[in-house]
Amino acid sequence: MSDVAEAAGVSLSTVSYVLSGKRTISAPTRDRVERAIRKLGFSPNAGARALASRRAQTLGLMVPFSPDTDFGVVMQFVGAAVTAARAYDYNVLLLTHEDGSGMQREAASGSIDGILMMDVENDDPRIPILAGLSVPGVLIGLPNDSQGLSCVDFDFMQATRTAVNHLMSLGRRQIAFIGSPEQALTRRVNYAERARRGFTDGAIDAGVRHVEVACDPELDAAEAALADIRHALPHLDGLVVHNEAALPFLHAACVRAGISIPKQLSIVAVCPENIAQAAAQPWTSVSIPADQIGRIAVDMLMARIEGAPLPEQRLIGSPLVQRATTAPVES
Amino acid sequence: MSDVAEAAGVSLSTVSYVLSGKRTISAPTRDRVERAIRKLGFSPNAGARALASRRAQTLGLMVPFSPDTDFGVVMQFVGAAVTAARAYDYNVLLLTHEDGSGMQREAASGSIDGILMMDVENDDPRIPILAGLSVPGVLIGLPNDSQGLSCVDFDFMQATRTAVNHLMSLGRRQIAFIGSPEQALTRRVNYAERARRGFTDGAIDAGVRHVEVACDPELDAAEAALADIRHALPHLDGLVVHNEAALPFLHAACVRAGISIPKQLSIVAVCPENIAQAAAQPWTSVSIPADQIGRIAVDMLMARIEGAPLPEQRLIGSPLVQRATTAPVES
DNA sequence: ATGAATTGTCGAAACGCTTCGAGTATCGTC
DNA sequence: GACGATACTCGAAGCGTTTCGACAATTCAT
Repeated sequence: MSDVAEAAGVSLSTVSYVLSGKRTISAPTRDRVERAIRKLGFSPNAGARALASRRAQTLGLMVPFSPDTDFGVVMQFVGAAVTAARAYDYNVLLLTHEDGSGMQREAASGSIDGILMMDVENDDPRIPILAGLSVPGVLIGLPNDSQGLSCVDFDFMQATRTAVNHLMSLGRRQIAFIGSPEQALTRRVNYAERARRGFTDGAIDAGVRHVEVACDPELDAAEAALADIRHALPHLDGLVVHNEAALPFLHAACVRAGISIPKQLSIVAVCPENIAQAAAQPWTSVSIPADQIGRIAVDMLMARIEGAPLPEQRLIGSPLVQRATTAPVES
Repeated sequence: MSDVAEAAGVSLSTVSYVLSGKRTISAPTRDRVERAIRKLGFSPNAGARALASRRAQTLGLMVPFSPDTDFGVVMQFVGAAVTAARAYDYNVLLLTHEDGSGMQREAASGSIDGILMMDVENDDPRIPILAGLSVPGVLIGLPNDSQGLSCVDFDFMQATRTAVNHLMSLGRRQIAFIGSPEQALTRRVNYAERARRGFTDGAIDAGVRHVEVACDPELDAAEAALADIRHALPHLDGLVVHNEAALPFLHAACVRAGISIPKQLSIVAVCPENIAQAAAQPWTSVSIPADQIGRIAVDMLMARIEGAPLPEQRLIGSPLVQRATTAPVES
């Protein structure tokens, strides 16, 4: 940097101010400095900058590694977060130690200025740890108690409610909800629960007959679920499915039961967009806007890093996209 | 750190040497220092350390984001790499800018001490950039010209050859290879090509009739491929499939053609382990040992960071695991 | 017992940047 | 033409480590 200063005929601090823009620099001076920077191929040393400014310009990102994770969605979040962070001139450091020791160490050593935590569970043990850290944190997910941390999540309730409204507008009047498998239900109740609530409330408001069941991702389970539902609702004509793993099996079960989709039975899926699109019969769906959520999470984190005193909490909705699995009732 | 020094009654440098172990410190002194560190909850500042030592203790990791990526496998690599890096006391920074500007910037600023590049293509434009950087790089993949960079990759040739040998040992004598879809072939030829070579060489060495075809991940394509093969080999009894996306369709095609697996036709898949296991009829397979490859990649990178002058090149083999899709010929 | 080698500790000089207070022009205003 | 503002720029004091040379205290071989 002193080479740059010399080449431009200015002092070290002037170069620094050109770089950071924290004080006004006259156009000609700035010009000379920038020219010198380019000419010498100068690039500021991150360590020195972190030391002097007490900012690492780096965000920590805790990514989930449990086997029941949908890594496609996770990677969407990750990509969005990295891109958003770059817009603030921040880097992203991978944090994986599920016990939280990683984030404690990195926060204490000043390697990171804030933490993004994905895949937050209902009573996630990492939350109190994150809340007690010296750096701010943002949760992707909506736990019982966010302990003063900002949160973003997909608005599952809005999603299923939108799905119900769509079915209503198509003239469907006996609808069912197929939710997450048990494992997810126990691990992060409110996630699945909010989806179920959206469905139930929507159906009640619409005044139609409805029923809810769970379903494991197997053909047998799908057939059993379908049978249960048709027993309760003999004229079943609409389905909202919030269970991406079971989706192909449900489709197969319907085909084998001789149910025509979308004519006889219209189905709305709540699932990642790529899954909805990739199916042989693409699903009408409400999909998780992972990139938007990732971007907002970074925005929230940056706000707190830059001093925002209060945590925010946002639920991100998503529009329904009609594809091949829903159609109006034929009269 | 000076607080620690004072509390332990030693100098700053002594504390530093206790931390780094770069000079011998007597047991009692080390003990006092360590006690003081714990008591004060001291944790060294990463920025200052990076500045003074010219080591960021951080690895850059370029992860692929193209839509045809198998993120499950990618995440396995990532997890393995992060764990391996931690064993060296290194962190992992996410690099995503496909154009390479990210790695150039981070390398120049000293934020990272080395780079791990995943999903390397045959003539990857990022290779010359990486090779020209001031920090070492390791490729996961085997390009045409590695330009002095270390490489690790899965030994596709060994994999398909092992598959052939397995089929031979079961008494199979008319075997076929179903390879990657066209898109992958054009993008990173040698990857798919090596798999094909392993099959062909194995079959020739065994002196059996064999044939190779490509296959898109669709039911129609699978049925067509199967028909082609049976036309060429009327007594087809063994199949090696290196095309995870087409796997379920091939299975369906066989079932619909009335071919019994594994009795009439035995199939070995070369695919990620979770896919092989998750199938209704679990595939006998040779699977990519992603975590081992990730670990080795980090080992290689660390070797070069610590001064190893020559690049290495390693292909990692993997054992065949017999599951439900292969069985001996019945006499 | 004596010089050489070894062991354990210290002091001080970097490392390359940020930032604060202060200084010098330049400007508009009455 | 003097006065306070305003616009730029500079010097210097950190930021919290690492690391090198020096020094004192032991240990070892002779």
